[in-house]
Amino acid sequence: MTLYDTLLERDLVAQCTDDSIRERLSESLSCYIGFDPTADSLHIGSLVPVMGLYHLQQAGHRPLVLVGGGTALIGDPSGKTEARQMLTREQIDINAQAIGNQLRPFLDFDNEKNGALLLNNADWLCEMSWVDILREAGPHFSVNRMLTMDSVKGRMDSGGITFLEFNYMVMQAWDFYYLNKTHGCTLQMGGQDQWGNIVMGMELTRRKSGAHVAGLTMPLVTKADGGKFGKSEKGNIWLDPQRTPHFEFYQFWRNVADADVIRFLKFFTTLPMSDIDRLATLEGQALNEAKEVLAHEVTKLVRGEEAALSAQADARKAFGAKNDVTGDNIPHENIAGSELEEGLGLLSLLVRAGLAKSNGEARRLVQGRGVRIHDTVVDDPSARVTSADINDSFVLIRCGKKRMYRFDVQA
RNA sequence: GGGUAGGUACCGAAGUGGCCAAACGGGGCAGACUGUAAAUCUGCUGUCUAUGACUUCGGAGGUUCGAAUCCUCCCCUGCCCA
Repeated sequence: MTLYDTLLERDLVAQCTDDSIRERLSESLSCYIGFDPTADSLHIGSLVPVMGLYHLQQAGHRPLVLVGGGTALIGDPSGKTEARQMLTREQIDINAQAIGNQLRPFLDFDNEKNGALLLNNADWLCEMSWVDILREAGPHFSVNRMLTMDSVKGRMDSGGITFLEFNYMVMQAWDFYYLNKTHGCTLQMGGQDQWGNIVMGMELTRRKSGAHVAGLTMPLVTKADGGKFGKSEKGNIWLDPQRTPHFEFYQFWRNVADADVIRFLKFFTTLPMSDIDRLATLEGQALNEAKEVLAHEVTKLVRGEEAALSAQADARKAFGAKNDVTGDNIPHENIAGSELEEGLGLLSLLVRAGLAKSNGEARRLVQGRGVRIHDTVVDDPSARVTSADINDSFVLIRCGKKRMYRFDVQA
């Protein structure tokens, strides 16, 4: 079974430039996927390409992980309605490093035969001169053609595109050409929004080197209800545990919509298809089992088995019949017993716990009957939390059904 | 460079001297219903020492008892022309 078949059965193929991709993939090759170092961590929006790298290596190909330290200086306009804020060279270098490290659990970098390589396009893009680029790459790009690209058109319709960003695709095309020349890379994969950039790279490579390289895109992850994928009430879900704690990460997957579970199992886990097919027969309430499997598998893959098991155990306790919220994964902090002697305002405690961003928001939440201390609704904004609220040596504040914060009282 | 249309809260978009912390829609959060689901319905959605005060409508000044709304200058964007 080729990589293509693996991707196909997991619905990970959006588009492919090459009808004979199967033949191409029957032999070992080098393939690159690029990641934008616009932050010091990837978020789960990038997880599809990451899985692409994983499957690539599993199928015996060599993954070239390209961190776009050079291209990030420009900013990819694909799929965006406005320009990104410009980042400094230093920040991008730091980010590139961090992202490279983040991919280590997914890939083997030490294997002689098809070990992954971590590359940064700043190494070759940044030293090219303006005139070099114009003469080397310029003649192969038709502006007319470029103007028809979705990434450009999209921006034309929403406020315009600057010359800076207009050049982005030239740089990415150059990467493909460069990697083909230096690493024998013959395939580029990426998200569906990268189609245009990939095609440009193929054409540049063919025109400059005569090599016939190929491209394959993976689907953009959508949610069944049309909402943005990868956001929680707190914002992006990150791969970095510093940014998104294990428990929150686990819960994100545990709470996906019914209509999304099976698709996500295919996308984001390494479970064999036979297991997924079995889970796909579940219906209604029974689908919760599939969600648990999804949450456990993805958390295990990204955060490690220990984190996955512990998050799962605490989630089961907290949301199960036992209603036991003492798990270490439940967001919590210590609070001195003396603080509660005098009593603390409920509103400020909500803010302190991060359950509300401001006193005003906390107030509205309380007035809207969304806040509970332990299991009792409190709708008085002037309420105070005192020693009397301590139960089993902690005070639990709940906000809605799923958000909670535990204050462990220290004697 | 010239002309022209604009810049309003997370986003889209009304408002064009007081009734404006600013309609409406989306998004988000919460409630009901549920299965830690979806759909649906309801409420909330600037900040605070909170029946009041303060900051907000691109920026800086000005007119006025009173400005998102009028005037001046500046910055930014779209479109058209050169």
